[in-house]
Amino acid sequence: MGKIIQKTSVSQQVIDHILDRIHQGELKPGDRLPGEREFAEYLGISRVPLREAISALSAIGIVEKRQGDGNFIASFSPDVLGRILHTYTMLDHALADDLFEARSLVEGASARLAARNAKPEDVQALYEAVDVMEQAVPAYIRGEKRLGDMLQLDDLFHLQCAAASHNQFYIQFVNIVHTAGTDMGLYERTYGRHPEKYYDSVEFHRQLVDAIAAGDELLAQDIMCRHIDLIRTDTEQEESLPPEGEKTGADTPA
Amino acid sequence: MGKIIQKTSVSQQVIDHILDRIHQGELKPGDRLPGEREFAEYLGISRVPLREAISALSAIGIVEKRQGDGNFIASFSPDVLGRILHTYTMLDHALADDLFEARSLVEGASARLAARNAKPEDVQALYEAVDVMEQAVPAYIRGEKRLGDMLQLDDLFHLQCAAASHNQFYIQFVNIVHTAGTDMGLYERTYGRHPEKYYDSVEFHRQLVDAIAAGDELLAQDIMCRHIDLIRTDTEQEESLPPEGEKTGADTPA
DNA sequence: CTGCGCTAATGGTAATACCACTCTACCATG
DNA sequence: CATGGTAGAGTGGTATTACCATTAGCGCAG
Repeated sequence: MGKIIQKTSVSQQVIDHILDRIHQGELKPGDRLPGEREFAEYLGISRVPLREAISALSAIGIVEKRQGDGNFIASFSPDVLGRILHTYTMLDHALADDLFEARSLVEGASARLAARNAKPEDVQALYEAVDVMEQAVPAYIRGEKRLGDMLQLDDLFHLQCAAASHNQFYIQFVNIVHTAGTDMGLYERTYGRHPEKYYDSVEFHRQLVDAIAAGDELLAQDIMCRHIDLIRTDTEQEESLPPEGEKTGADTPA
Repeated sequence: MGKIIQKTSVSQQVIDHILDRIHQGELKPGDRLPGEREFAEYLGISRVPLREAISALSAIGIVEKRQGDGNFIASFSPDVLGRILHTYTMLDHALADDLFEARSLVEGASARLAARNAKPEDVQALYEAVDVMEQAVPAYIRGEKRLGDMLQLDDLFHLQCAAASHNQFYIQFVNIVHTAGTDMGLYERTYGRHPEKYYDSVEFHRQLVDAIAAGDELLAQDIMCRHIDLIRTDTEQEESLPPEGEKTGADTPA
């Protein structure tokens, strides 16, 4: 028997087993796993380690648990990576400076690559994203839109820009830095107090898409970097100021 | 009231609870969690969801389980991120091209930033890493070293280079691309068949550290990018060839 | 002082029962 | 016939209990 000591726990074996089946192509996103009772019996184990394995896979976004329905192979939602990394950055005292540096680098490169690899439908989607945001800005200033909505629209544009690069790693990285930045609450103060700054953002976005559509790699990279640097400057300026009386919303404290 | 219906499961609440305590600084790496029985009783729940929560946190590298000893807050080992990403790349059919593109970008930038931020002790550590590897190459060619050892030494250098940038995100990203690349087995074939290529690597490394020590940002970036591009070229060349008869190492079957 | 072995604490599994949710199909109602 | 409510079955979620496997630590014999 080859089994040397082999102290792999059952739950870990189940994890490996499922991952293997995914790698082998036997399990694809959207597929449903057998019911826990049935699955446990099939594997010759109890429900506990099986559920622990599923819980672990769920934590890394591989499996989606739906009570009353079943367990399913998740269709890749890279948010989890950002969240995990965010947790780590909390432990490692990552600074906002680090984040902006990384954003400038990663997004600048993704913009450059997008200019090289973007397909017509990518460009069209980007223009639409810009239009949507452009129309949303006045509504936001009039108070018809929430700050969260605006941040989401901005995120969407940057993520679509990364998607246009067609590089899986860039897409991941952009997602990570965005999730981390949002979780840190970096952008709320700036854009919460100075909604008009969104006009600048939209202008940057449009010029960026123009550069991407034209295939001008260096220009696209340059615009993106200047865009992010501006956000950095604004944010740092806000950070250095004393906090406003209250939050951005509409509260009337006693 | 934003709360729709939304009832979070107990295990998820436990996960959030532990993460919160980490964010609050109540739990630090190395700290020991209470025994599962005691902890469950304290939280007013059973062991099952508690263990599921711990299993999930273990999957993302936050908690380390040690049978017979206890559960501990793990001291950040970013391998998990790379592994998770690797699993995703399997699902998304990420190409090796994407990886090298990302490596060139991320590591080039980290080299550049290292040239800006490296402290004397960083430079010294880098030179030492180069020396160690330089001495290891002849030993490897003589068969006194394993391929795995060499790959590890190479990894070590690149990670230390990232560490010299003093940007947590770069450190993470470099770690991710390296782990993913290693897991894909990209480098084994090239350096397994052509050990002499390590001489080139060492030369690149030394020039790179010189540039970092001199604070020449652009030169450092340029060297790193050329270094990685060379690896890419060699690897792609190998990939296009038919696989060799047997494994790379030194085995004498039967 | 050294080393063996016991013991207690801890994580790991198993088995069972029951709760909570979701979907579906059936049935009563208009 | 169309509609809407309802009961059932299936599924994940939790609780409880008991026991196995491994580890750390301590005491005892050498």
